[in-house]
Amino acid sequence: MHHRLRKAYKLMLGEFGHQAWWPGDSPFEICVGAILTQNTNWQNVERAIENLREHQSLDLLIVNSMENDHLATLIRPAGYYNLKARRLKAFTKMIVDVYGGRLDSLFEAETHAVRKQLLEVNGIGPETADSILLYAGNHLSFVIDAYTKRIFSRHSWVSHNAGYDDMKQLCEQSLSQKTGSDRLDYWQDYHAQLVMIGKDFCRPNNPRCDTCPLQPLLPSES
DNA sequence: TGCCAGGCCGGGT
DNA sequence: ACCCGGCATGGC
Repeated sequence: MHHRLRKAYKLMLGEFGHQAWWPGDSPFEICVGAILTQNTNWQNVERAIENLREHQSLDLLIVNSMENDHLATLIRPAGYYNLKARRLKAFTKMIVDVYGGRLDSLFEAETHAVRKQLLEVNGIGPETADSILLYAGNHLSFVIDAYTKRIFSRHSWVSHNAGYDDMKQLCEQSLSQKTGSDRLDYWQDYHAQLVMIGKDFCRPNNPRCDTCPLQPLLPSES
């Protein structure tokens, strides 16, 4: 399995090139994006983040002190705006209450402890927590998303009913085989590559498996 | 036009 | 332990 995942990465890297993933200017911006992108197109998220930036509101303490309705108005393009306004503020409130408003302090603990802390926030589930850990906190915590599940399932790399933690463990064990200074980049880029595959080749009603770069790894071929 | 997007929560079985 | 409805916009 380790070998297959490594080979999959080489195929994806060759097709898409290294991804400048999660183009956030700050760790906080990445956290905001991680929450806003829940079940939502990234393009809509960018508009919401741009609204925040234009209103000088892309700041943890400012978001935390904002009225829910005002925040919801700014993030409207991201959808579920009332829900997500509450979730954003639940996150900033936790940082303020537990870490004195310093986001960096959140990431000082061990990965598992940070993850647990994140999961206690209402509105942050496994995927959002792992995204924040991996991309905002530079922690080695693999992200499982809908694309990952679809791709892995289609290639029979996991059983059809594997849960989030099953897949996360599988990926992390495989990716841990790689060591070196570029290990973090490898984990970050791996998820980015899977999203590229998912968007272009592995959508529910438009599989396009015939032209997928991972075609050589399909069960019938291996 | 309808379907879908980088989920999560709360309530019900 | 699963299963489901709700949440909402913008793009193709």
